[in-house]
Amino acid sequence: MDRLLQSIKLEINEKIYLKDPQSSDLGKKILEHSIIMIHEVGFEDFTFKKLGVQIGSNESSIYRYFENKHKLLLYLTSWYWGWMEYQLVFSTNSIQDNVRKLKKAIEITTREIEVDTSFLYINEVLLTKIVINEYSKSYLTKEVDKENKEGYFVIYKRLADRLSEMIKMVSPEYSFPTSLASTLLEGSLHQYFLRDHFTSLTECKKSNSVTLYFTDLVFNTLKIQNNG
Amino acid sequence: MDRLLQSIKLEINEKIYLKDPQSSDLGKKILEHSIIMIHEVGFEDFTFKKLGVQIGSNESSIYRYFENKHKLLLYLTSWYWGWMEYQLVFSTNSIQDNVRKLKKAIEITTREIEVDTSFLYINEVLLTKIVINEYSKSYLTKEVDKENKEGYFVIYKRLADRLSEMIKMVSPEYSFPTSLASTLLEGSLHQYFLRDHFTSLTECKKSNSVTLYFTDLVFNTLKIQNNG
DNA sequence: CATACTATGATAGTAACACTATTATATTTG
DNA sequence: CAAATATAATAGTGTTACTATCATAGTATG
Repeated sequence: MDRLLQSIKLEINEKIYLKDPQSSDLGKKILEHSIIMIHEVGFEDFTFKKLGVQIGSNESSIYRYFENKHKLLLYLTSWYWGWMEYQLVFSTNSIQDNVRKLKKAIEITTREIEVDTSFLYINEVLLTKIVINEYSKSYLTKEVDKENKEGYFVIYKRLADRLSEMIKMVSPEYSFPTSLASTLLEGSLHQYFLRDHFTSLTECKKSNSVTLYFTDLVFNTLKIQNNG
Repeated sequence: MDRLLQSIKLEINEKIYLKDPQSSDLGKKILEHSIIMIHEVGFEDFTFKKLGVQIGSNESSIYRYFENKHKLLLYLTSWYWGWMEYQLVFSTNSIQDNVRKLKKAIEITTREIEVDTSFLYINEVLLTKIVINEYSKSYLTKEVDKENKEGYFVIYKRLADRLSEMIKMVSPEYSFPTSLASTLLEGSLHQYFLRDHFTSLTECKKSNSVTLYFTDLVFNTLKIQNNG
């Protein structure tokens, strides 16, 4: 998959940025180092001024790409979900059997990301940690309805919808396919957070246990057999 | 339950506050109006200065009760979870049958709070909305491990543990009782958030549908019958 | 080759925020 | 009545989150 992804540019809603960061060297530097820096100091303490110092560039130049750090977070998380969606479609496309397809989908969306591979200026391991720690903050705001209308969350919603459709294919009679899909996406991030900070609140310790937990959960909820 | 609760004071970890807000008029005013104000403007735009103006008191006086607004949020959410724990214990205590007990527990922790009743200076309806919108922000920080060690999240953890124990009583062989409990608590808040802001991501629309969704989810996951 | 355009950098400035410190005043309690 | 305590008032500091303006370097175009 590595090479294929290198030639693909994920399309992010144009309203999120002022100038496409994937279109210039400075823009790519902003993406690369904002990921490193947000991971390091957390979103609250991250500022454009600090980022400017880090990349040897000016605060005002960064403002030409993103209105504020909230928009930058929206960009990074949109990128993450787009990347996730790509992996989902790529990995499940050829699977005919609906049950095996759903199983694969759960695996893709709940697995641990441990190696940074495909993209030059995006460290997927760190970005995943940012999504675990900061994604909620991108929508738990007073502007969420306005921003949702502007389409800032379309990629995430499309991903949830794809999962929901896969659930429906397996269990057309189940009443809560979309809720289950959103529980899966959100719950998976949460279990990883608990594993790192509240170990007493989860049994997920090993690298594949979040996947095992959710596979069991979904399959039992849909009352279908989980065979290999 | 109304009268019983009026005479009970929920105990919050003393390290969260500088001076017990439940011990004075000003303290109670701070609690009462911070709930109204955080609900109104959101946690990001909420400041002690604005709160001071609202309650006709001085910013510096509020600082004598809480170090900062983060601590105040920890206080309010701890109070919420303590209240939830109280309701859980109160409502399930007398139930002998483990399955019925668990069912009641799910009902208590996932139901919609629609009326403000028991406490004079705490509006439970607004507080619930604050928890839905802001609770994650209290732990998605760089200080979470330090604060967790200080015991700032004990009440929530105790509640999750109680749920986990109830799950174990029903299904001793199930491998993820605590993960399921934390998924229930966190997932329930999330479904309510989706209902209000991302309707396309949930089937939960009516007032009892979150409870129906999670009851079905938990009972199927534990492979037990859900009879009335 | 001149010039026009674009990207970036440098500098300055503002209002609000998140406090801390100090002093004054009002209220309660012994 | 004095002492202790709670609250209010005021001022001040460093940082944040920008906005505005001007300078400069590099590139494209005619």
